[in-house]
Order: sequence, then C-alpha cells, then structure tokens
Amino acid sequence: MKLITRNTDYALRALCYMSKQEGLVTVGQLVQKLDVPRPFMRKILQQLNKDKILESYKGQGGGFKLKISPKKIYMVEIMRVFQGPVGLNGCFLKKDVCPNKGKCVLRKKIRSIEEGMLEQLREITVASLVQH
Amino acid sequence: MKLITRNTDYALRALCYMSKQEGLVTVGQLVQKLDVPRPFMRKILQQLNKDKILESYKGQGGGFKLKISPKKIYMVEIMRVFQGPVGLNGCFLKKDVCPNKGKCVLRKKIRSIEEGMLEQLREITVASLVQH
DNA sequence: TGTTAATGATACCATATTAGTATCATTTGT
DNA sequence: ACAAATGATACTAATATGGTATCATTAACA
Repeated sequence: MKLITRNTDYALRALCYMSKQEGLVTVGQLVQKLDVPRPFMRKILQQLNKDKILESYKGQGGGFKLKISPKKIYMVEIMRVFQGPVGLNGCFLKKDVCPNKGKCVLRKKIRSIEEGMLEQLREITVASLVQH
Repeated sequence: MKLITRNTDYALRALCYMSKQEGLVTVGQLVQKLDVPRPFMRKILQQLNKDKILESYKGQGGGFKLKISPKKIYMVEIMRVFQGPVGLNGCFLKKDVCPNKGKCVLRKKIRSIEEGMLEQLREITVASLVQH
C-alpha cells in the first residue's frame, strides 16, 4: 500500500533541496542531485509552480525557488497536489445494500484510522523533514 | 487513497454475513444480499477457501461456511489475501541518492504512521464488525 | 539581434493494478 | 441422467501511475 507516490516523493525531495539553497535552482541541478528523469522532474516542478508552492523564472539564468517558507509547506498539501484529497476511502457498496444499514461499523473504523493518520501527517512540513 | 480494495470490502461483507448464518451459504445468496457481480463474488470466495478462511462443499446443496471463528478472522489477514502485505511503502530513491543519507526523516515518519495504522487495524476482526 | 539556456503547455505512451468476465471441469444430491 | 453447486484458469476492460516527446515562450548575453 502506498502512502505517497513517486511524484510526491520526488517533489518533497526537490523541495527539501531547495529549502537549503539560497538562489534559484534549475531542473538540471535537481536531476543531478536526485537522479530523477529530467522530463518527469520538470513536470513535477511545473505543477508545484502552478500550485503556488514554487515560483519560476524563465530564460537563461532562470530556475525555481520556494515561494513560501519551508515551515509552511505541509506534506499533506504536496500529497493533495499529486494524489488528490488525502484520506482513506470507505466502503464500496451503496448505502441501501450495506448489511449494517446506516451505521456501518467498518466505515467508522476506517474513519478512525484515517484520523490517526492525518493527525500525524499534518505535522510534517518540508522544514521538519530537513532538520536532522 | 485506498485502505481497502473492492475485493477486500466484498470479502469482509461476505464473511460478516456468513458469521450470522448457521449452515452453508451459496454464492447466489451472497450475490442477492450484497449486490455484487456473481463471477466476482465466486472468485473472492474461492480465494478465501484456498486461504483456509472458508471451507467449501461442492455439488447440489453445497456452498461455503466459515472455517474459523469470526473472532479469529482478522481484517489485516483478509487485506493481506487480496492486497498483499499490509503496510506503507517508504521512499523511492535508492539509498545512496537520498539527500538525508542513511537516516531518512521521511522514511521514519512514514514508518510511524504505519505503526499507528497497524495498531488499530490489528484489532479489527469479523466479529468486531458484526456486533452493533 | 541572434543564440542559447532556461521554463510553460500539452499531448502522448508504457506499465501495473484493479475489477471484473467467460468457460470448462468436477462434484454431488435427487 | 440431470441440475445445482464449486474449482480452476484464462482472458478482458478500466483506471492510475510513471513517465516521454515536442513545440512555444521568455530572457540573459555575446
């Protein structure tokens, strides 16, 4: 089971790297540092730019930099960008078929697991990943 | 993000239903009760049979019944049957490229979330799902 | 002012996983 | 013998993931 997908993973690493750099960072640098396919990395950064987590500068000497403080870049937000809303889906049967009618026990249990997960997840920021 | 897939879901419902029945239960009954495609339900039950969670009886008047007590049928086990080992995968980069070297912070955080999840998951049995 | 080095946008492709379907074989009660 | 059940197995469809490929745009700089 996957908590995060590759693009989320790569995005987080890129963000961590950038949080330690002063000026602009290019795709080329990241590709070299992180060993990720270049076009894939580009796509990821472009997405982060669209979502206002990065800002970009075109042309020679251009590149990317963080738009907001690493302390305010939450992992759940990055997950949301690349994986959609973060949470655990419930059951698949339509309500009127569910053997436990309205108060489905399974649903509740899953919901509770989800809560625990989110509680921990929400504390993770790029800043918290970088500090050692 | 999916905690459980459809076959796990359907399997759990089928098991819940069977835990409340005395004798044998046929695919036909389950299909009717749960509104799941018949061949899909068959496949699921056959799998549960292979994994010794159900026992089956062929021929006219045949069907399935639980092989072990609902108290001993753990949700994680059903998940394992249909989804493979339960847990959260870590990161994707090979170790020597990981920016945080050996002690990857992300990995640890994910591991911790996984622990919390498993702790809650391990308590769920078919019996615990049926009681209201 | 033209070349070059960067990103922007977009469409496409490959692979894996999930969610089934279809079919034939086997068993067993009537 | 027939019908009603499961066993085994192979195939198919839909979706998500993990990318590639290409052309357009921008801006520094010689």
